[in-house]
Amino acid sequence: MLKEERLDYILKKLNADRKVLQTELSTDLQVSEDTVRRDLESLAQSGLLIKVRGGAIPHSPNPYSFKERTLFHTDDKLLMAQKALNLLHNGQTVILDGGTSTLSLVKIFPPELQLTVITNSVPIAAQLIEHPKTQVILTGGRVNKNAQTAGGQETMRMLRRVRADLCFLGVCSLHPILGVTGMNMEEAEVKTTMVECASHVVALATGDKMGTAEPYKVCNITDLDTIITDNPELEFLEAYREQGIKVV
Amino acid sequence: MLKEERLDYILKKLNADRKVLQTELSTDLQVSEDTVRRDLESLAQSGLLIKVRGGAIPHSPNPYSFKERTLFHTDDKLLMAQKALNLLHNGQTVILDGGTSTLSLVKIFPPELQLTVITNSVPIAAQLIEHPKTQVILTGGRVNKNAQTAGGQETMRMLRRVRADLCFLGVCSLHPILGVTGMNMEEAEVKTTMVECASHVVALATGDKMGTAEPYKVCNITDLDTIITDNPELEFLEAYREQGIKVV
DNA sequence: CTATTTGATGCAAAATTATGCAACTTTAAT
DNA sequence: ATTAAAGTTGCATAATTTTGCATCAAATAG
Repeated sequence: MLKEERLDYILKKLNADRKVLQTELSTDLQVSEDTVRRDLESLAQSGLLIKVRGGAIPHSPNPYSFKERTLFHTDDKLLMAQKALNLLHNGQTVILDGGTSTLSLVKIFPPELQLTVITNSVPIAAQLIEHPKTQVILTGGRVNKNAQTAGGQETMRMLRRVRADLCFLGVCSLHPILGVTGMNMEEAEVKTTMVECASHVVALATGDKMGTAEPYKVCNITDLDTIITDNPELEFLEAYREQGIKVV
Repeated sequence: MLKEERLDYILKKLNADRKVLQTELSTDLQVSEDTVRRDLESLAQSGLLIKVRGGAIPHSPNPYSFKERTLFHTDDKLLMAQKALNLLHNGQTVILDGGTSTLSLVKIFPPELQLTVITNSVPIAAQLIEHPKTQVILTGGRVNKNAQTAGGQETMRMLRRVRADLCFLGVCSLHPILGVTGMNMEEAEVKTTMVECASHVVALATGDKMGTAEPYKVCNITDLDTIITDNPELEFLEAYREQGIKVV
């Protein structure tokens, strides 16, 4: 095993677990703790982590760190991401909306998955740059710092030139009558365009988003084909199923 | 077996396995490890892979990869970034090319700096999302994983609608007669467009980029207004100064 | 305070790399 | 065709780097 592979493993693990232990790494990597220590030493030297007694923790201003990092991979998001993954197949063209749910999905893309992803999200693009087989098309425009997505006419113009197989929508509010709504007009418009440009629309929404509404309309409930949620057992989800939407 | 065949095999294997070992290649290719080493050496020279002890790893497209990351914030890059910072003033509209030099610049943006930044670089956009006062406009298009930038017609279309005060160009090769050149046609085209759309063009180039040339032309030397380099004392920089370019 | 864990240092074995060199092949010019 | 020059390749040898271990110092936990 190359030294670089070890360093890579350490950084990946650190990124996933938010900490690494020398003893653990030693068994994981099948090298002595001394070597692990020296590896951590060199990573710390390059400013990629902070060495602490017994292991290491991430260096706070990670160039790709987004504040949501900690909120990202919650169990429910991970569950939803795994359900979403089942809908994906090699060769598809997929529109990915911004947001933590879709970012969680991208993070668990298996390395062999070969897709064309159209997205307006900077963190999704950054994440997919690391993916060996997926092609990324970024829509242009002014970047909204809250959502970390591009928006505006440019984004919509680019989206409209696409015919996607799938669209994954990170949803803020979902209401059985009022449909999908958002808090920001520009974002809502972009989402609407995404819905229009995909054959199959999938909404990712945790239970707390259900039954709420916001000022700006994205699309009707009937425009959705599938809803992915963390708890598909909930009673009120029947309202969606009755309208012919698959809820998982 | 021809040398070219070996090089081809190495690159294919590297692409498939994400790493190559010298011992393995030596048996695979039926040549001595010395020859493999020399092959890797020449591939590394042309920037097609990164040679490490015991083998080689891909020229990492991913920012989490160490070898390149350590090359990021080197002292010379930091020095150049500080010089570049002197050219920036509140309220300006600035085009930022991709690359480690420009990324270093963005990393040291003081929090009060209030700019409009147009960029095709995913890492620069990600970095600036964290910046409180700078507005970011991302150009759209297919993302090149090596450069981590968007490219193609869309990017150029968006750039052409801009009138920027400044353009910072991360430069691969700079030659007193041949001008600025690059290794990739699409990237070169994008850079050309950037130069055309800015009133003042600044090239960031470390000393080792000087006097070299690549296949694809970006612009003439006379299109540059300023060159920022790590060592402005070097003798041959006079050639640029004689053409009226400010070299710092 | 003591026991235990972790860190630092020096060292030796193993692996990897660099270097010079000779044999051999290819290229170009006569 | 012959020759010279340049480039490749493999080998021997030396230098360097990496790794694991032993030992002792320092930090931490109970």
